[in-house]
Amino acid sequence: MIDLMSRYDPSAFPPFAVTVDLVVLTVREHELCALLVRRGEPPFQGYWALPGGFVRPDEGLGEAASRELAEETGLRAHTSGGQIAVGAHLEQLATYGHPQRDPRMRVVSVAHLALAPDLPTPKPGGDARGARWAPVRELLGPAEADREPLAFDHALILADGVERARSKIEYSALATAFCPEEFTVGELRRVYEAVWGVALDPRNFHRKVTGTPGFLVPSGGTTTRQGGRPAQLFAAGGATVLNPPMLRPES
Amino acid sequence: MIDLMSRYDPSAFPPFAVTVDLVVLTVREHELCALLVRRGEPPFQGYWALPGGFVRPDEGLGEAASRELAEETGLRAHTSGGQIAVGAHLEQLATYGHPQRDPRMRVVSVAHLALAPDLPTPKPGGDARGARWAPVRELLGPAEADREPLAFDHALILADGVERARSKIEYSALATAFCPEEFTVGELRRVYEAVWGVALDPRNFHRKVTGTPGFLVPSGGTTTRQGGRPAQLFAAGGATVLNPPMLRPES
DNA sequence: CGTGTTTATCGTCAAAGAGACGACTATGAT
DNA sequence: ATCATAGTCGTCTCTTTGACGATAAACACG
Repeated sequence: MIDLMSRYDPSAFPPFAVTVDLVVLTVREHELCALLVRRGEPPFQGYWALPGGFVRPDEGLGEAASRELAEETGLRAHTSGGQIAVGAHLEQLATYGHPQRDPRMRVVSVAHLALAPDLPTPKPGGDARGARWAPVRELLGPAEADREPLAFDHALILADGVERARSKIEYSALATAFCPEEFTVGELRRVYEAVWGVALDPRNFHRKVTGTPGFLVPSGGTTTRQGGRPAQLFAAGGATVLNPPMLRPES
Repeated sequence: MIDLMSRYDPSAFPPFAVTVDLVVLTVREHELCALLVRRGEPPFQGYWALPGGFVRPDEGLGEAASRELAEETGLRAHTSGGQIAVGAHLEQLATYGHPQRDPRMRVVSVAHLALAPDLPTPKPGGDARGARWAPVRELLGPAEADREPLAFDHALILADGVERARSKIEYSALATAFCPEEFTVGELRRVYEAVWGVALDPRNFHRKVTGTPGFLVPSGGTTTRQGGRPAQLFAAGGATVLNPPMLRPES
């Protein structure tokens, strides 16, 4: 493979650069937030952008996304089962390859979606560039002309990622990826409320999630960290799909 | 852009080849079938493969997929509204970029999913290579060791495409993409039955689809082409999402 | 200590939807 | 004329949802 690469003939096929971009979402203070980094060089110098980078010659697309995620946030990604202390859900989102999306060259970007619990670090990083959690309401809510523009087509990628997250928590158990290892039903409900931007009835929500087999498993303890009556603590169960789904209200 | 491409420096980023591969599905004789082409050259010479090809330097990913679809089948693709006499639904599926997926070089393939009505031509083409509609039951049903292997990782791509189609007709009106412009409720039901591989109750199905606003619009006529009592003809309505969804039985 | 506030949890009721299935209709085949 | 086939309308029951009352267990305040 490496040998063949060195014999690569540029006239045989059009050369592309391939990158991964990450839509990293979390819930902070009742708000869905996305991770942005500030670009230090042209093009779009000084603009906020999604974290990402080139795919290396010997790594797969998921590996590249996982590596970028670890570099930016310290999160270990897992696509399904394997539990790690600080873990995030990671999945491929879509691929963006408009010929003029990068003015320098032909770049195809394989966007990935990561869902992470609220991180203790207020400004994630380790990187020299600035980084911040930006509420998606500020990034996507206002009319396109009024909001701060993101680099490249990252506003489109972000919008696709947010929509994927919003629809996926309907029929999968992925909302638990936004929660710490142990959480209460109320905390899970606030995740749904933040991602969807709606208010849910606490009683019906409680009935629904505790009645869905495999969604939640009681972990024994209780907590009072939200105030009020102590709530039972749960961990994510093995279920990945919710059947029947949790439907978004006001359809 | 073109100027910048000619100044491209191979040392600046790893060069990749980018292709599109197509999972083209249709329903023929109560069976979900996928379009395959026979490879005329190495690697995997003589194997059956998904249709596809290189993305050209000046075309987008969707454009490339649409062009390949037209070359292989004569279908004009439309991603949503625009009605064309012979049209198919086309959407991006996922991107496959394992470093060793092509022994010749590093290739990233952006797979697309196309859903088409049954075509009059038994063997589609125009291409010199052989082409056929293969029942997915034969391609994916048997144990992996027993079935005829497809080229590259195309069995994986096909499986992902089939699963996408199966789940997408649950909550969207996409099943109509498998039907001709005018169709009966029974014909639509047979599409669901073929894609899911189950039997559905004709009475409940009829109630469900005719009761979902915007799914079907009566087109006036009736037909008796299926035998039995004449059935009312419908065209696809404007609805794209089904709420509540059509649930797969036996979950 | 009592009272109010907050959050969690259980229960009830009506409406909507799904699954099972009976009954009737309109065509072609024999 | 009778049968087979496919389409369409209804009915009944069970499950699920959405709305909301009621109770429980903590903390904050006077």
